[in-house]
Amino acid sequence: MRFTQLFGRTLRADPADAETPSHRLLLRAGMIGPLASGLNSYLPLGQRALRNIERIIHEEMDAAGGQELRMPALQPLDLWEQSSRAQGFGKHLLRLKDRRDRDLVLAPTHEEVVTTLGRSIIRSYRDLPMLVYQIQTKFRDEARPRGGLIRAREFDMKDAYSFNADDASLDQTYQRMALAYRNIFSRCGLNTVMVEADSGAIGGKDSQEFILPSEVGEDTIVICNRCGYAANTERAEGVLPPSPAESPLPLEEVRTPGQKTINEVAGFLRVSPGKTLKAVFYLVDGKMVFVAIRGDLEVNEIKLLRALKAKEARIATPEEVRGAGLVDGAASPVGLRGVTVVADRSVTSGANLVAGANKPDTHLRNVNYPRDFSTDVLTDIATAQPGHGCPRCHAETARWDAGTLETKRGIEVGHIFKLGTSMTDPFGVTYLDAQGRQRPVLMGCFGIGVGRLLAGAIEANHDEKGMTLPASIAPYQVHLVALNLDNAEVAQHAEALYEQIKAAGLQVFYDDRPESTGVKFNDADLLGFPVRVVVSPRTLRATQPSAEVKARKESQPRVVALDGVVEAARGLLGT
RNA sequence: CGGGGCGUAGCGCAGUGGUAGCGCGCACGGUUCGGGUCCGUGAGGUCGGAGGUUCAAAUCCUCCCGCCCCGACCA
Repeated sequence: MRFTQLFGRTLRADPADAETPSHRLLLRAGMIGPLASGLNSYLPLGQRALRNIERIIHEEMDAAGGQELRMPALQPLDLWEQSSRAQGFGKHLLRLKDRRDRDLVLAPTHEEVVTTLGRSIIRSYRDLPMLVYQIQTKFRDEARPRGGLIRAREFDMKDAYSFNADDASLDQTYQRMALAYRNIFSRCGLNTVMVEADSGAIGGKDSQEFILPSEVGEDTIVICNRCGYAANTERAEGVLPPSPAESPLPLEEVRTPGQKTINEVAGFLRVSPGKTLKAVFYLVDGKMVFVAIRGDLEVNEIKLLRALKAKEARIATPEEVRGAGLVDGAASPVGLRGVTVVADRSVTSGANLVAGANKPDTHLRNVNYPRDFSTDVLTDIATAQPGHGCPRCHAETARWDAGTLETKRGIEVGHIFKLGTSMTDPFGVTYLDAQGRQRPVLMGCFGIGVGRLLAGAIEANHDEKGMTLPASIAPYQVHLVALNLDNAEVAQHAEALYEQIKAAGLQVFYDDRPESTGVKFNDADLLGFPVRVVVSPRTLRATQPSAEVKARKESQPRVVALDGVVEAARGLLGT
């Protein structure tokens, strides 16, 4: 490819409205063309990088036994009502009507379609297991697209689906996919961590995310500094430091005029927030729930939902709280009746806590569980925080702080799920086993955001001058720069070299513009193709006509005779 | 959806009531040639949109639209 013929142009300055490094670089390099919020064109350079990523994905999916297919992006809304997910996706689901006024959706994912396909194809255990995948455009009407390709409304995803006869088979597929994912991400130059995750709206059981640690990521994960335990904060369990043993003291009522929040109450009574009991009210699937948790911890809504096997939770408004007969700001599980009480296990670990008294401006000292109150559900519903102990290390060593948790931000580039029968049940997908019994088919589903992966690769591979993408996904491998092109000799040798590198099977980008040295070098650094080859009057004047060959990540070029350039480039590319 | 910022030439920006400018880029001519050369000439704008105030609006008022960031939300 010649620079003079490229459909695209590099930008000298950073576009004003791009802040994340990948977004900035994608725009400056002319790899994407923004159309509207969350909608982008992939310009030729960006498209080539995506193709490279897709090639890697194809290779790994095929190696894992996947069969490629392709499903419609436009789907009847009915399908989504059958699976009961139309509501779950809510406003993210893009709806439209056809000319006959029938309701359609632009698919945010393809479980519904693949499941109905499975139903029409799978009859017998002999048809199992099966693994299919596609790379397809998805549509999600995101509340807030961001970061260029990091979160878009129209984006490409590789989605794979497995059909399995039993748990053992599903587990095997799941493990094989996890391995394929690790291969894909490492081939794209990413060091991802695999974390335990929540399966969210997709439903199902086991689920793990592949997270690329990055400041600009929107997910928070916790990692153990000792054993490598890693989990999404939605799911992470933290082990709390044991509280010093105290003998329970008698309950005591205290006046706390105007003190409502935990910090106010704790400050007023001169105790640490960890010695208080916080009350938070949620409307869970429309029902008022009293959530009790130690004052220094935060309620994790995902865990709360799981504990109650519920779908939707939100914090109740003060009016709703009062409407339920509860005392906003001084509520307490002590002496409470008629409301479901969910308590975090932390309430059992402390003694002599401060809690509300269910009377305005009044709190109780020395509240102890179970002496003073009971709960309907008692489990872990706290958000893990840095400094908490690692559950895995704890289980191993019995010491709460054998390993401690840290939090990190990250970009979710892949997600694998065991759906179990959550999709096959509503669609009635069954098979006959070897004994002729009808059994439900199990499913797994496995996604990778292709554009997000490119953005992630740039986040992980750039410096102050530009991108440093690995050769596996860079749009071109060799960037040939001719300096002083009106010098006939340079022009002639550069052309020859261009043809020669192409003929050698390397993907070469030739900067044949009549630009000054600085412009060309800066663009070469910006685009960041792995190997740069420079031809100039100076290199041609050497002992023998030569060119400079330099890796993007190195600072010192080497001078190589013209007929050795291909070999030197190959050496740097490691091919 | 809440909070914040911003919409003026392709990009980055200035312009607080008197009829629109700078830098870069672009075109042409010359010049220079190893890290965003220099000189000259030129093209390019319904100042996001609609309404209003005013003799006069990029500028003041109202409404709307769009983009970015934080939060909420998010396979």
